[in-house]
Amino acid sequence: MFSKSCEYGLRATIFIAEQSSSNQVVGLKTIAKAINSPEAFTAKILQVLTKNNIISSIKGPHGGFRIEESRMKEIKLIQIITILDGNKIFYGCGLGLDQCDENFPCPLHNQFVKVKEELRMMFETNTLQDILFTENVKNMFWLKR
Amino acid sequence: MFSKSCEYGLRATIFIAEQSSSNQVVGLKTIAKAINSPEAFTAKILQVLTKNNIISSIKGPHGGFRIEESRMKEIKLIQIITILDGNKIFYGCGLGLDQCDENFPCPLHNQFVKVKEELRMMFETNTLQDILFTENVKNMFWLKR
DNA sequence: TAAATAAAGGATATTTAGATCCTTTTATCT
DNA sequence: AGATAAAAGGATCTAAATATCCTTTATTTA
Ligand code: FES
Ligand code: FES
Repeated sequence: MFSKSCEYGLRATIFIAEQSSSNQVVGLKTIAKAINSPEAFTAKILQVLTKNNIISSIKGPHGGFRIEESRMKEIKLIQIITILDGNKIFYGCGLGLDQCDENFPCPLHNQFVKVKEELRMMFETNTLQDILFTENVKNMFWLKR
Repeated sequence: MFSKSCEYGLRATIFIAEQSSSNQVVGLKTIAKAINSPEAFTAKILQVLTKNNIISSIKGPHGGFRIEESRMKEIKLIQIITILDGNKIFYGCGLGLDQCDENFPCPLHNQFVKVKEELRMMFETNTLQDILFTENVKNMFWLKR
């Protein structure tokens, strides 16, 4: 469904959000351990998310990554997906035709449109805030304490 | 959504089905042109589909590929997808957790399960027969005649 | 039986995604 | 100011997906 970059990006962002909600700045090493991802690769993804203003980074001792409390309810998951994977999954033809075109639809177009739209809405409606309020956020993380 | 292999495989199979429905055996070159795919790569995919008994191949002059009339209503699109891409897209965790587990769900599990199931049903219910009966099968193919 | 045709199969090449390593920059603390 | 910590950035490296090429096998037709 999504690329590894996108999976890591989503998991990392949710983890940073979770830590930020208790005012914790969290470092790369901790993040990579928590979401079970390769450290250096995760660093690259976090750089992209930082440049795209999803998370903010702090250099130097006690530095790390965080998300402003005020951003939590603004950031939708679809933004992260679009940044890391583009929007082919939401708007591209499922059978790989160059254009997903209402006027030149593939045999499955109508069915594809329906499920792709449902998928899109799912990420359009969920903000980081929403995710943090779900029961099972913590299921995602490997937190050895 | 799907790999290139899978996209080509689906398009090729539908094209072969369409041609077979008028008793035409169709060759690799024609297929690749019709579905706008690289010829040699398409050959590999057709080999796999042949071995998996989705299509049948005929060697030698006037050879090519075809699908038995009787198979048309038996073959579901999900079979082709599963052969070429596996079933990760239907059963894997959308956030990339190792297990998509009811007892250890990610925050989006319930929403993911719903749309993944809808997607699965879409390919589970559509047979080649069904696709051939749709209005816009021919939209898919580059048929210069 | 020989020539021609078309898929099967094997080997190799290219591109992209995924991952790692090392140096540089920025900030903090002593 | 110097030492240390952490992210940023650049350069590779590896593996997988995508794609091509060439030889072999099966079949048909002349
Ligand atoms: S044209 Fe294929 S999904 Fe729209
Ligand atoms: S656990 Fe993530 S989709 Fe089921």
